[in-house]
Amino acid sequence: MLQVQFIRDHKETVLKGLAKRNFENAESIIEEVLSADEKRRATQVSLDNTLAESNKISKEIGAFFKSGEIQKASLLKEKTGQLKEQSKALSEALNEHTTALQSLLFQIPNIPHTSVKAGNSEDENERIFSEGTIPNLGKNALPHWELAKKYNIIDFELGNKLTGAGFPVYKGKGAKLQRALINYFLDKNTQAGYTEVQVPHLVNEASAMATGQLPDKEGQMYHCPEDDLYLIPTAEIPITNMFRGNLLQKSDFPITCTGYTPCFRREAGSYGAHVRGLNRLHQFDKVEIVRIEHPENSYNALNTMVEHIKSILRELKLPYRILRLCGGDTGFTAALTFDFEVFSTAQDRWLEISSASNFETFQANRLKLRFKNKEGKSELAHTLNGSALALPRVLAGILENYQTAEGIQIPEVLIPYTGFSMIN
RNA sequence: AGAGAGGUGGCCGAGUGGUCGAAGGCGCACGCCUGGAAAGUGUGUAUACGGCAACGUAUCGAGGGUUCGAAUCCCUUCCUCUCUGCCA
Repeated sequence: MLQVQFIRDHKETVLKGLAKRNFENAESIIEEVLSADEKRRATQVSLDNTLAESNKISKEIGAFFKSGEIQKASLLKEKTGQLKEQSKALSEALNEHTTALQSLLFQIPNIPHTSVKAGNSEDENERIFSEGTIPNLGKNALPHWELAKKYNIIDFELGNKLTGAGFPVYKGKGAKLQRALINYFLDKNTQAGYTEVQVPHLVNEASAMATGQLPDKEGQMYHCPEDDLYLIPTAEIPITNMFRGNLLQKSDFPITCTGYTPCFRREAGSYGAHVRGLNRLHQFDKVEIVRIEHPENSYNALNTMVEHIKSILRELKLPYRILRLCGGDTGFTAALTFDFEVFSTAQDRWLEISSASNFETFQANRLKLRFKNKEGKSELAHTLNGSALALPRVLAGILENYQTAEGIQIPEVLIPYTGFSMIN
């Protein structure tokens, strides 16, 4: 959530930023925000004055009671009745203006970083880096869902029976490979200095609000109404919320965490080949990295994350590229996002396997995650996160790119984790 | 699920109707002391909103109520802990 003060002081910047996202009616919603804010402040001033008056009289009444001047006290009492009604009306108005302002602010996405280009869709994302060689598999190359069946390592039908579409069952070497990937990623992340955490897979409403999944995006999460809890669509929610409401010291920076969790996404409304196999699931595994940073350092930190993710893909020897998302494709809460995509040779397409973002103060504002600055004032921290990495598409990439006539080779770095070097 | 206890500042913790934004401690900042440090010692130290500022207002889990006046009394609600039950 943007800070009102920021919108007030930097209206042009905000409008330009929203234009990059192709955010509709930016002009009018910003005007609404400003007018709601103005009303709110004006109401607050009158309310404050009324209450000040009333407080003053109360003190006088107290003094009269003490000195035994009961009559004077009762006279004043009458006066407070009026003030009370006034202040009640004013505080109701204040409440209305505050909620109105709040719900407007909830609709406004983060302002993109200056490096982000305007654009409407993923077609306008900028390719900024690519590495690795695309293997020559010949014409018998199979997509991963065929390979999964051929080697009996992932059973989609069985998942359908147990739960429904998008909940695969991993079997044998497939299951072991999943576990190997999780351990490998966690080891890489902890070696890079991230503290490993294990967090709940269900979160309350306050947590989902603070990282921006609520309000408005509740349709994307599974919800347990009995207890009013949400299944996490990403570990970003519990991990970032560990620091909700915290007031940090300068020496606490940087905070770096990594955690493995399953992720649950309802993801309604996508069909066809693009969602086949592992391409899009309702439940999948992901290892996440999260950083809480001083604002001055957050973009360095984002680069550090990007370099870290690169090093993992390099070790896995997967051909990948990095995109800087354009305004329209950048998530609601992010200021700058780099997507990592692995080339899935047999499908002849790129699969997103990681996304690293700087949210600047957008989440911190909702999280009330602050630190004491040099002047001793509290200031919002910056939050960042990225996947390192999301499993299913990495798995798809490995299965497809490492397929041979004899079976699927296991990338060298994973062999210590799997205990086998070939799926056949 | 049943019974009980409790939620107060960065943290711990006192506070049962006005003098309480709140004792005390810890932490933190600055100073003294010291060759330097530790210890000791002095001072300062909540947040938000409005205001150029003086200052005003609000906040003692949240929301209502009683009262001229509520951290304190009443109601509702959320959360945490302990015991009992159930269970990995």
